[in-house]
Amino acid sequence: MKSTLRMTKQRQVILEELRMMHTHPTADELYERVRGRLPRISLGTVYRNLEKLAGSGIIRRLDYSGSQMRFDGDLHGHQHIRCISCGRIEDIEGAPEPTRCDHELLAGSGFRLVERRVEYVGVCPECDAREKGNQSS
Amino acid sequence: MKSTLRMTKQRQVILEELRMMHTHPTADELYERVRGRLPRISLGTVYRNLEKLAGSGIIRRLDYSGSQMRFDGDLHGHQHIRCISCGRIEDIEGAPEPTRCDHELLAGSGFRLVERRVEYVGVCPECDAREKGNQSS
DNA sequence: ATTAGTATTAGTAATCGTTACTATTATAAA
DNA sequence: TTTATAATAGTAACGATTACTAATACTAAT
Repeated sequence: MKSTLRMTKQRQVILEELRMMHTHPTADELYERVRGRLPRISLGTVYRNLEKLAGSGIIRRLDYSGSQMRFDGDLHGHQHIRCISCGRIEDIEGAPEPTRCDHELLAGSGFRLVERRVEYVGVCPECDAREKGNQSS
Repeated sequence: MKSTLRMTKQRQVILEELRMMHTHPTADELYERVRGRLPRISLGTVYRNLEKLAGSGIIRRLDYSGSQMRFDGDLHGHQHIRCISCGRIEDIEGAPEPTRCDHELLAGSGFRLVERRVEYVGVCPECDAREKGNQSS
């Protein structure tokens, strides 16, 4: 009944590479990296394993807004900030202060709250500099 | 140089229908509704207009996590909660209390903060009831 | 070790939401 | 009106993700 999670070569390499990357890669970014070690791996295998590993709580899926899914092999408590210009996601150490009025806000909705997700959106230093350079006015 | 925003029949109907819906519809949900009044309208027209209207600040684009984009014709200050099970988005009246430590959290990152976005995720009453009914244990 | 059962794989096709293209039409200003 | 150009319908293209299938490779039990 319970399906065992087999540790295949592919799964192991995917997990190792994700854990050493620290850049919250997309599936195909990770695919490119893993291909350096397993040239015959397929993109579908990467997707399937990321889904499995996320479902098992071994890695974290970052399904924030934006087009592509990203993944994080670092499970320690931290937040993220996403660059609105280039899409990169960086770590923010620490947890956002719980908001006192969240409870009251949700009281009337009837929803059972599962998660209060804070997404910081900004412009990374590199994009900020580039945009200031290209300013025409 | 400045492109004028022409008020076409299609744009007007899209805007009217969005404003009366209150369900934060996806593009194709709105498309189905609008077709009741303009049977020959194309899905591309709906997408193009939603983008234009959102860009002009006339409506609001809800690009939260999840597969599809959603839109909101109600610009008054409020928050949203998304059902993790069925995907529907409902309104939460009021604004989340600004978090005092956001500033300190971001200080070291070098990012220029543009937006601090709070996304509530939960289970709506209907899905909650259904899931409790189907519980096998 | 050998076997057997089945999770997993590579490769490819299909799907889904969204965007781009193009010739035609409709709008708003002169 | 006339004119310039947004905007349209229809369709094709796109990119990210998922589904399919026959072949392979884990793992546990013999």
